[in-house]
Amino acid sequence: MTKAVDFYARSVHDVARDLIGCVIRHGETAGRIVETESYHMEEPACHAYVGLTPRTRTLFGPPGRAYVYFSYGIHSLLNVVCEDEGVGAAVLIRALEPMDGIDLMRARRGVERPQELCSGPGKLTQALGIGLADNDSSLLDGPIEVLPRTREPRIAVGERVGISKAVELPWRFCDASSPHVSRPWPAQMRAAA
DNA sequence: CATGGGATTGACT
DNA sequence: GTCAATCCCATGC
Repeated sequence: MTKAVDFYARSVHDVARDLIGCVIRHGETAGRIVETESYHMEEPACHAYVGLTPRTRTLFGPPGRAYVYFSYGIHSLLNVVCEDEGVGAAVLIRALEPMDGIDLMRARRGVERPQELCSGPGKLTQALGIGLADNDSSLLDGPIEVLPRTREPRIAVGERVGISKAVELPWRFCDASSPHVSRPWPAQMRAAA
């Protein structure tokens, strides 16, 4: 059963934590969420920080929809819109553990190892075939489905990755026991620079 | 209309 | 660890 809108109409941080362990399905492909980050309009790393623009229209829209945007000219990144309409907040899906359609994922990604299929926000959209066409689509009855978790994961919390502003906020959530995260955990705390 | 930066990835030193 | 690819979009003239 797909989640109800009430699940998304809450604090974006609570949703980010509760999405760990849930399953994302798109067509033949599906994976278990093992890594998320939360973003909110009140902090500068969030796209909604600049206010309502054509790009951020989806972020300010009703909860329970997909916000997909194009980054670095190459990658589509998948977010889940949260909180009330008029509030710009979303959860970035950063990594999945592949479950269904793994051969199709391999064909789309051009790699074989399961750990390399969905271990990054740009990788998982490629593996699942999600693109800009899915922006603003409903997660309740649209092409992308979110299914409840089947067991309680052990969750680790840390600082977000790959941003230059508000880097100190502990808004990254991971399945602490999964080998499918986008970067080593918790060794990620060590500065890469 | 021109410009600059970015919630990344993968190839290379 | 360093760096380029590549394009959407926000901003400024």
